[in-house]
Amino acid sequence: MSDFFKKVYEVAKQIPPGRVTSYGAIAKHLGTTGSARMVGWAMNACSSHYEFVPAHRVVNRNGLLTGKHHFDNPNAMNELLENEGIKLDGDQIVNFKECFWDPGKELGY
DNA sequence: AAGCTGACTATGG
DNA sequence: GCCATAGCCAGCT
Repeated sequence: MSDFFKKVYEVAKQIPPGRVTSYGAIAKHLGTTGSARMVGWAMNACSSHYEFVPAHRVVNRNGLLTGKHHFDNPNAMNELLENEGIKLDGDQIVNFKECFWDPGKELGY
């Protein structure tokens, strides 16, 4: 397990319920700005992590659930988010701006 | 071993 | 405001 993956999970697990963040925000927090894809890749490999990782709280910068198809059930992501009080319009987070949780701002740089 | 792919983002036309 | 391009870098074929 590389430190990068470990850090990604570290941050992801700190996302409060009912809040979401973006891949880029996490990447920036880790100091690997521009490598947002790697954050996504880490999420793809989150199943190999020994603990649960709330990958459903990580979306792209538009608040679009682009990663839903990587779950066992594509609807799982929507249901989990709505269950946490996040309003969705299809795969789009309606109140994305209000739900957004910035790791850099919340955890400090 | 070399090339392709991808849960992304920023920028320019 | 939408489409095309270009960086990003680990894993898979």
